[in-house]
Amino acid sequence: MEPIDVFKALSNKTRLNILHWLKEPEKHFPKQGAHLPKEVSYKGGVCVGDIQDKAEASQSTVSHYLNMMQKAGLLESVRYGQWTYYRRNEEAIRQFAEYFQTEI
Amino acid sequence: MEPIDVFKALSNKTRLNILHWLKEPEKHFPKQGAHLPKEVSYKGGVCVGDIQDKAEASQSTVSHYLNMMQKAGLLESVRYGQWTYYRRNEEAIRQFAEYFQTEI
DNA sequence: TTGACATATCGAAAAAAATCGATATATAAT
DNA sequence: ATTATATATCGATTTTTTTCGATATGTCAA
Repeated sequence: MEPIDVFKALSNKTRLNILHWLKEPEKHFPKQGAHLPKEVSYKGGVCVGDIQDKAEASQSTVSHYLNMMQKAGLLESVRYGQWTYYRRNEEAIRQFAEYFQTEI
Repeated sequence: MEPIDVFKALSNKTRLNILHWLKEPEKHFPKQGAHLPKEVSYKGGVCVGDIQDKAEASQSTVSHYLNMMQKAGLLESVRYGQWTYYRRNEEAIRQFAEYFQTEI
């Protein structure tokens, strides 16, 4: 986790929102596309299309956001068939918060 | 403290360095300009010129960096005569670390 | 009051990031 | 096989950030 990449990924309102929404997917994505049983899908994350619907940005922009957040270490993804599910990488985020507290 | 402004301020190697150096000014600015007795000057922070010497960037760039870090809430400044001393705003940083831990 | 110094601000040029539509790729359904 | 759907990638444009030198402002010393 490169601190600068993490900070850059967090320097945008929409990306910050996405990270926030993914903290409680059931709450923020109630009408989640019914591709998979709820348990699987929430555990595994939220698919790009559903995230895109909430974030008001184009498909390519959202895809790019998610990719950069993943590269920064904030998110992880799983692919189920044609869908990619993104979820928070809680362990990495926790570690980064610790780094922040001690090093910044 | 606007989180996004803070994250932006932290999205740069030199600015991150400055914040780090100011954590232990005695260690990183041993040859501090002798304008003021050491106690006063370290307590009050480090002057722009000394920071500029370490950060390899132009005077205007460093001044701009410090200004944006202050606006973000990470630094505070005191003016003694013709010098401006910058130091960390520890209380704000602590608060922000807490925000990070609970909200991000 | 003039000259030297520290810092801030201005204005412009260069570099990087954001953003989109179009297209590619991969999977699924018919 | 063909078509539809989800996501990723490409290429181009716009916007933002970075960075500098020049200049302005404020302070101190002679």
